[in-house]
Amino acid sequence: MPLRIYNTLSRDKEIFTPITEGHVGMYVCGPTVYSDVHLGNCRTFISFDIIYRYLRYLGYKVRYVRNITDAGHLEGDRDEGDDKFSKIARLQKLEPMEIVQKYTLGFHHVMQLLNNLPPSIEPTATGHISEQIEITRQIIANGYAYEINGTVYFDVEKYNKEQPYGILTNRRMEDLLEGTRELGGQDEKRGRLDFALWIKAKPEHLMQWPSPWGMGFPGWHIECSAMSEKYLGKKFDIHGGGMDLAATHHTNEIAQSQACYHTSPANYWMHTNMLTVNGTRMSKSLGNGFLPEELFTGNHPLLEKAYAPMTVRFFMLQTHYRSTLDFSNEALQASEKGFKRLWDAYEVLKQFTAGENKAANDTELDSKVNKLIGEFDEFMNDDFNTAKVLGSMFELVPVINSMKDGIIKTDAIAATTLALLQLKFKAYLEDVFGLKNEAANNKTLNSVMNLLIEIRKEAKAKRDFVTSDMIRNQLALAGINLKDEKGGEMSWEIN
RNA sequence: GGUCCUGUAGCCGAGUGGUUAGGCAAAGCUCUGCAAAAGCUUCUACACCGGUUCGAAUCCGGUCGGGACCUCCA
Repeated sequence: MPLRIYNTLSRDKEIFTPITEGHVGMYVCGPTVYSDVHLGNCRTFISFDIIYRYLRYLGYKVRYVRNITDAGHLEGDRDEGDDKFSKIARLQKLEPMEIVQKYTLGFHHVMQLLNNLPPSIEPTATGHISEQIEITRQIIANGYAYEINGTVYFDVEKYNKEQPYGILTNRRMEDLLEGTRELGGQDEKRGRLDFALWIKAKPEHLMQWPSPWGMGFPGWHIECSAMSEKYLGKKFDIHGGGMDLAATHHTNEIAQSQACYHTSPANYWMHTNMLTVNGTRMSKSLGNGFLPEELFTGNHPLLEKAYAPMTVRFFMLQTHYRSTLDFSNEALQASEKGFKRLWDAYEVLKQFTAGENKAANDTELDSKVNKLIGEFDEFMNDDFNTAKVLGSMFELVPVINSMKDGIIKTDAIAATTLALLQLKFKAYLEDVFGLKNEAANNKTLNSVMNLLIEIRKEAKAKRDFVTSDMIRNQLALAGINLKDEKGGEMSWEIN
């Protein structure tokens, strides 16, 4: 079964065919770095990280471009006034680029904690001013934009006469106009839906650049058009972002590309759904956002405890990327335990070595295992259904654990099946899902634990349960869980 | 108002018309010096009302509830 991707443009799953065989160009709208990223932002980047990883797993060479917006993002819907960076910089008496630096570093740190791979290219808006000026100039030359008093607007109504402006989210022009306010006396743009490509800066404005239209700064949507074209070309494979970006930001990107290059920028538009709290979207403006830091430390009034980055990642994997995901303590605790169970089984699986017997002694079990393994790729090919893959993985957990305890012999399945099981678990858990074991792997601690285990084994052999229980109880107080395995072995883990 | 999404067992959540998804929680059993893990078993749900069909959680229509977008947001 080939890879199929849900395309927002067609509102249907489509077979994925890259423009250049073996290569994928993917552009994802990154964060605006004027404040800390919250968990909802992280969800989108985790979703696309897994998409990126899976495309690589399939053998594609992927150029993954994710921008940093560090200029030009306006407050509110008025195409005038400050951008967010200038506003916060003035408030905090900082250089705008200090704000940008601070939150860019913070963003990268969080991405690393969540084990997201860095994109191939991470371009910034301020680093591509001349490209944005050039594309704006070209749109004017093509007749789809006009300049008034140093500000350049995109002429939406003119564009819509030639091609449907609301094509991405299936909206008609009349409906869009209905939801917009009347132009007031202070407005200089011609149409209610027109948006700024370039904005004239006031003299006191902290971030401004020279342009053919005077000193100013770029509009929000133009950066993505300029940067995606520069690094991926006029037409590339996948353009992604959060669902909230579809109606305005991505709609405008399509219009800009069409107006400038006479082509829609991407073949597949992918949108990830929102993270909610008590059923309402987590957002910066509502102030109901959790910061990753608060989650990892448990320092938040709504959190009962701290949750590890991998718990959060696993939590998100259990839901399909196009479904809303509701954030709650119960759900996170369930994920924490589920992840541990799955990862423990994986650790066990890694220890197995195939027996002498190459053929399966239990053909029924062997075919069941093979079927479940085969489902991993099958489910991922169906629009990246990570939740279903995890379902299949969990069905394999009892098989693995039974092998460990000798309830099932390892040669019940063929040597090739066992090898495949080990290979696919590693490929999926580590490479595709990007999960990892967070327990400290400390050599000193390992030595000490081995010593304690030896002492406890001797005590148990002598039926000196006072000593053996003391070791286990004291370790428990120190946060270490010591477990007796079948056959007299012992294992331990940090809680 | 417009464009969409959505309503699934105690909780989370996947579901391509016919086969118990899965996780967490709960209960029982097995293993065990005792624990903890682990294994086995149990809990079989699809908002409501119609329709199509041999058969609907799934398709169609309606009703009610929830949410998103249309204004800065991943």
